Amino acid sequence: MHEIKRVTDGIIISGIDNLDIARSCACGQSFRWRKSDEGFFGVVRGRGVNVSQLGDTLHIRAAEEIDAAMWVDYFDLKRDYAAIERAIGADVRLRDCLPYATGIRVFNQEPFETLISFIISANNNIKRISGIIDRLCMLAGESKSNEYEYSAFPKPEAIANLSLQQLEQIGSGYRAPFIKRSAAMIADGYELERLSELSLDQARRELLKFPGVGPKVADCVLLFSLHHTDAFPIDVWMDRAMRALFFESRQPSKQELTDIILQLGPLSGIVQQYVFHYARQQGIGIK
DNA sequence: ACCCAGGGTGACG
DNA sequence: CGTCACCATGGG
Repeated sequence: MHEIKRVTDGIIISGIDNLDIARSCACGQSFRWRKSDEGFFGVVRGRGVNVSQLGDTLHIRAAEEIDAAMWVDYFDLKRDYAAIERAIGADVRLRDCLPYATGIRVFNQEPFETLISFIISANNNIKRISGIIDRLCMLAGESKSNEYEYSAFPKPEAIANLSLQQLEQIGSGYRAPFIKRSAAMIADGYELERLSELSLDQARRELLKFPGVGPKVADCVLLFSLHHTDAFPIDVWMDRAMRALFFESRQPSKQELTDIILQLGPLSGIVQQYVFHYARQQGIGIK
């Protein structure tokens, strides 16, 4: 189990098993971590921090007060990833993923930010998604400074109050009305957090009510921000990977796919992140 | 010029 | 219920 120490410029968490912070920040689950001089800089719940790793030790550094429990939760440090990786290694269909993905952790992100971010992600690529979100934060987020200058992710009202033209200007394209309308639903009082208490299917049906949210985006929001560790997002990379790993390169039926995911168990979503990263690193099935 | 990217919507069967 | 053209944008 990890240990937390407070130091003058932040906190140091030591004794962490199976963590590769660089891989976790860059694997496409979050779009707000940037390489810094030493480690990564990111903004979480309006707080900008620099995170660096040395062996089993994580140094979270920022000038302001740091909420240690929040970061333990964000980096999912209480979960036994060693056990998850053992299970992946024991599955002949999955074990090839490990060398490419070991050390990944699924971050527990803020629901509203995750919702808007993955609406933007539709039919888009990670680099461009990050740019759009950066500009969205600059445009409508509260600007802050500690030893860095940065902007928080905007509040729902702030995004709902942007014009479609402003949203298009930051490069969101045809997704602009989806972003605005979904933000307005949250601003009107919809409580996303409530969905973490519903069953996976119920929570999914709720998320599908948001414009710009289909099955894939819904599963991303559920997995990355609402503790539904059995949500299993399938994008073009996962589609290729699932065919290659489980179906001898043929296209499975929906039922066959559902059966496999169910077979992967209650942490299937975390396994998904390993497979996703493997697929992207490996360039699996690219013509 | 064409294809692709952490896909969704609306129309049509 | 399933299929499919269409959707902005930028990089390869």
